[in-house]
Amino acid sequence: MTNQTPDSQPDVMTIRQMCDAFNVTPRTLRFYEAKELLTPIREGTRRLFTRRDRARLKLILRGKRFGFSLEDIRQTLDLYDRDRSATAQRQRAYELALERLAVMEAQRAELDHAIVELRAELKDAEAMGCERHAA
Amino acid sequence: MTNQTPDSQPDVMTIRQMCDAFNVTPRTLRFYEAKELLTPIREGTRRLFTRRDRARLKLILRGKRFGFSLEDIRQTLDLYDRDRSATAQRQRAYELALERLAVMEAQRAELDHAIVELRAELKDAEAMGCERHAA
DNA sequence: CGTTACGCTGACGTTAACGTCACCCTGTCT
DNA sequence: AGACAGGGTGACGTTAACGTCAGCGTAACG
Repeated sequence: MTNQTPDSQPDVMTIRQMCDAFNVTPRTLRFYEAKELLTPIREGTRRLFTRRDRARLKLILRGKRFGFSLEDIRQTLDLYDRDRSATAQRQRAYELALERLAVMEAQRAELDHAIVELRAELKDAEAMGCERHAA
Repeated sequence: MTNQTPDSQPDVMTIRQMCDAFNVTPRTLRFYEAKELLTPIREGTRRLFTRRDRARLKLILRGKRFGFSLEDIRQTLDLYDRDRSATAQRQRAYELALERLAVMEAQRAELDHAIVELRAELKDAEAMGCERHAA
């Protein structure tokens, strides 16, 4: 028996497994730990990343793609900690998440608008000389 | 008669007018010029920002909000230059804009997904102790 | 038992996108 | 004439988010 769970995900992962799984470098993971975004456990000196770390990393990378800073992200990550009772920390995370949601919705509206505009611009460009070569 | 146009926008603007209009600093505008994102004309030594500069600045700031780098942005700005004929430059901008469009559409899809998730998470948080104080 | 692979810890380097500072010019109000 | 606002030019400082490198430990492999 290896340490597996119902969803066939190992219980903990080494730093390299994490890197391969999420396409990041070891440096990045250590950096996130230093910034208290991740808290892998230690087996002697080595890091072992838990399911929780992986869930958080996923959220971190997503947040980054939306332009949030690591600090922004860190402050809202606690919201996702199931099992945490309604502490002040969590209350704060809730407030921040509300703001963040507003930002994301505004961003989506603007993004929709920008996409429409860009499409129109591309169409115009095609009307002029610009044609797509076979992709 | 002051230099006004049908849409009541002055023909050119000073650096300060630009800063007030777009909420950026003079340093930012000079920086963008150095990076060849803007090309204000000179009245003696002073910069005068044209309608074109303003259109570009608007696109630049928007692009930034979507997480594109200034360099990314610079390379696609030419697409929006009306009056330019179908040069190689413009062709290149067209290609880049296509890629950029794809990125933006992917981003929107992911954003939609993230919004749904975050909303659910907030709802759960409310089900527990977290209540919104009167905003 | 040497060495190769993987991991850890500092510590310093790097890039993007400006901020800040010192210093200079110029128009203009009093 | 003096003072002051507004703009301009280097040049150096700053922050975020890592990259890179040197040096060390140790576990496994041939």
